[in-house]
Amino acid sequence: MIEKVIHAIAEPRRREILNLVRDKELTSSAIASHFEISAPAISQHLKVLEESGVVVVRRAGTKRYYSIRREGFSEIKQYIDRFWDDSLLLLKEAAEEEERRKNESNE
Amino acid sequence: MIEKVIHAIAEPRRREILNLVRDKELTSSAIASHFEISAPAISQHLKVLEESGVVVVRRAGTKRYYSIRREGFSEIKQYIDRFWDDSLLLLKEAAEEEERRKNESNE
DNA sequence: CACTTAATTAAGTGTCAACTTAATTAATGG
DNA sequence: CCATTAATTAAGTTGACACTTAATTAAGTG
Repeated sequence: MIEKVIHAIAEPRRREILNLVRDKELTSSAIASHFEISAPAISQHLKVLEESGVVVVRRAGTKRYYSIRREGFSEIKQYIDRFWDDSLLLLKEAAEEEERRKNESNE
Repeated sequence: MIEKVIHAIAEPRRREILNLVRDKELTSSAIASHFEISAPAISQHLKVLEESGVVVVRRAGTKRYYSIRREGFSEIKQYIDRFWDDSLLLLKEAAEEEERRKNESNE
């Protein structure tokens, strides 16, 4: 699913939508009112966000309330951390560099 | 810069490149040898990755060694954490839900 | 200096996805 | 059941971008 999540959050307008629904659920039209673009365009964005798992819908009558789904970010978080969080690897590299300098001075 | 980083890592082949240079630096051609696509295509990907700040180049003669630049992920990590890491907000939501149930039983 | 190696930039092509307007679905209220 | 409201799906257009091959830059090496 990480493929879909990255694709979903790569689009600037979709990230704005995520910011809007981060704290409170909003209807499709309430979201659309924050933008210049048409309601169908928003609807299409919401579909992408929902199918990637980063938002959920609650239906009530003719309205649909969108809100964030935090677990949807779990995989991408892990992915990013593989690159960022690697303090162990940094130490490993330092050790290797140390090793290299030793070897050089012996040659 | 988050805009550029997200765009950079959104592309599947660029993520594969990141995996390759995650642990050790590699030349452009060494990277290209892992793929079916042409060397210029790889070069273009590397440019995007570099300009977004997630990789760095070290030039040595005619060769260019690419390696990961971990700090490049700092902003995107923070961004993701704003959605994921919000355990406080989850508690807040639970409290609100509790509140809602109380109100309902009073009506 | 010509030749080779490593890589990039240039220029052009096809695909995809973010929009548009128009049409459709779905739930509710008189 | 018709009208209204909320939202989506459909169909078509446009621009971006991931490729391609060809040309260019740059750094050694005989």
